[in-house]
Amino acid sequence: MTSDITPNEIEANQELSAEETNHLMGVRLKKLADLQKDGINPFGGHYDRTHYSQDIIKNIEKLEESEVAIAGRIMLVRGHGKATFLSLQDDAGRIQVYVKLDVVGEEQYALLDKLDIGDFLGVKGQVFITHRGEISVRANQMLLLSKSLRPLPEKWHGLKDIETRYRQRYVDLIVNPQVKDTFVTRSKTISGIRRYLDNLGFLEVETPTMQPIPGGAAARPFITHHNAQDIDMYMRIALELYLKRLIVGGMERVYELGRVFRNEGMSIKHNPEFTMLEIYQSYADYNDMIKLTEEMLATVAQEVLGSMQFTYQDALLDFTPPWQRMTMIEAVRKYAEVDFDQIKDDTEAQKAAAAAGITIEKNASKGQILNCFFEEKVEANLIQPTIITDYPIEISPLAKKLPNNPNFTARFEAFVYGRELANAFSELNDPLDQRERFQAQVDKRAAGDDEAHMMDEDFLRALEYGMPPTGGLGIGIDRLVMFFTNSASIRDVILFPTMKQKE
RNA sequence: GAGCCAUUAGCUCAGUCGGUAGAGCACCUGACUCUUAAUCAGGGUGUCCGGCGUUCGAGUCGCCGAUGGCUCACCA
Repeated sequence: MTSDITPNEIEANQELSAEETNHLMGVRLKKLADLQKDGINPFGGHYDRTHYSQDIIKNIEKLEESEVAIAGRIMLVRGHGKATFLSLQDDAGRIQVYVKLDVVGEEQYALLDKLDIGDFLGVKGQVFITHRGEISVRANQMLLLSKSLRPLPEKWHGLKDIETRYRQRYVDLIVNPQVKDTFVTRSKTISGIRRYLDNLGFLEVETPTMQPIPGGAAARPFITHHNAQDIDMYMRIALELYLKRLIVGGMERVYELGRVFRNEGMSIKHNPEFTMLEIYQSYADYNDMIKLTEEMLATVAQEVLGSMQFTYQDALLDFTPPWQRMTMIEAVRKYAEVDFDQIKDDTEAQKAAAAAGITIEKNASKGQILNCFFEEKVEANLIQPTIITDYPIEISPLAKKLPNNPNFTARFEAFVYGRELANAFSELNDPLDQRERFQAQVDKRAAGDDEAHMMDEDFLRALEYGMPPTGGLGIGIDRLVMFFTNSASIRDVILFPTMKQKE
């Protein structure tokens, strides 16, 4: 039942498809037309599958010689004249199918001529083990479930081109099995977090992604437009201010797992949209949030990876609590050998920065300079999970002051592999103090800092009704998943990373 | 936003000094009833990312542009 394909026929089929085609697609379109001519629907409907590939492989001793129905995508074909081997790929893996002319008959065997790698096939038959020991299904009946018109990448090298992998993730998922593993791990991580928080009595909520005033972080927002109201709106840059409104409203333990958007550069660690987890707990403070961070991430690591220790790039990370802990001043003293407890004012701090070769903004304050020292000299050293506490007030406009030192806040960040993974504090619930902090931000904004906060009167009004003392925590989910999947780039843990439009 | 690098067949990649565009896989034809990157024989299917330029002649050299990667900047 083989057919010579003339150049004319290929050309005709290329016209059929209208779009970009090539020789290989022309061949497949011809097969498609032949199938239809024979009364076979190349894009079939329901199929009663009884087993996944891995069900059969794991339960071979029970299933040998029993009848199964499997379905999947043809990934390899090895023809032997009157017998053919196929590798069928389903959600769970691959299994070999053995099609023998004697068994299926002429008509079914002829179907093979019209099949291609990439087609979806349903197979009914008996489970058996080949002489070479491969668990296989001896086909009695094959049913074409869906025809594939585009050729898949090569069976051995797969799809390597990074651009194509990101733009056409569907192909990446078909041919690179470890890609699916990564996203399964991502899914398990997120469901593990949900389970952990739900068990502690936290309520998952959803707050607006389009906001009149974007707040909760220092970042430039995306602007969008609502036609009906004819107003510009902002895509959210954080979840914080709406979740705290819910704390005011008496929802004592809330969390949101959601997408945020920041209009900034892209890198191996940054995608314009990414997933944040934010958690707020009434009557808690930042020390409670430290415990929650350690316990939750260690628990999820144990669940998802089977261990609290795992390899990331060149490091063996250990999430076992408790994590190392240092104040920011202690960390700078240790790694930069500059003691900010001994620095009296801004001028002295500026001199220390100059001496250390650290570039700072003109008239930078002591707290800002401390943070510069930390970012330039300390962060890269924090490979194992480390909790850095007591952040300067200048860079923490939403955090409570330390009772014994109003220049610092009850805040911490967790660092892993030199990267910020979590950010948390005792939430500022004094509406008068919060108003002053916003005003300082508004002044910075007027001075040209377009990442500074805007005044949010409604948020202040909420605080004026009274907010209980509250601990808040934010965790970058993409970065966490990068660690859990040993991914070098954030784009490897986002199914469809942001890409420029191709002309 | 800046610097460096990359872009050649459906996929993975070669391509020398500027001189007719190559391989493997895939695909097509034929053989083959336990193969597994099946094997054997035959067949090359192309907008060399795009444009302009230099040259008798450009995949190759120059300039401009597109997209991607890495580094830096910004940031989480």
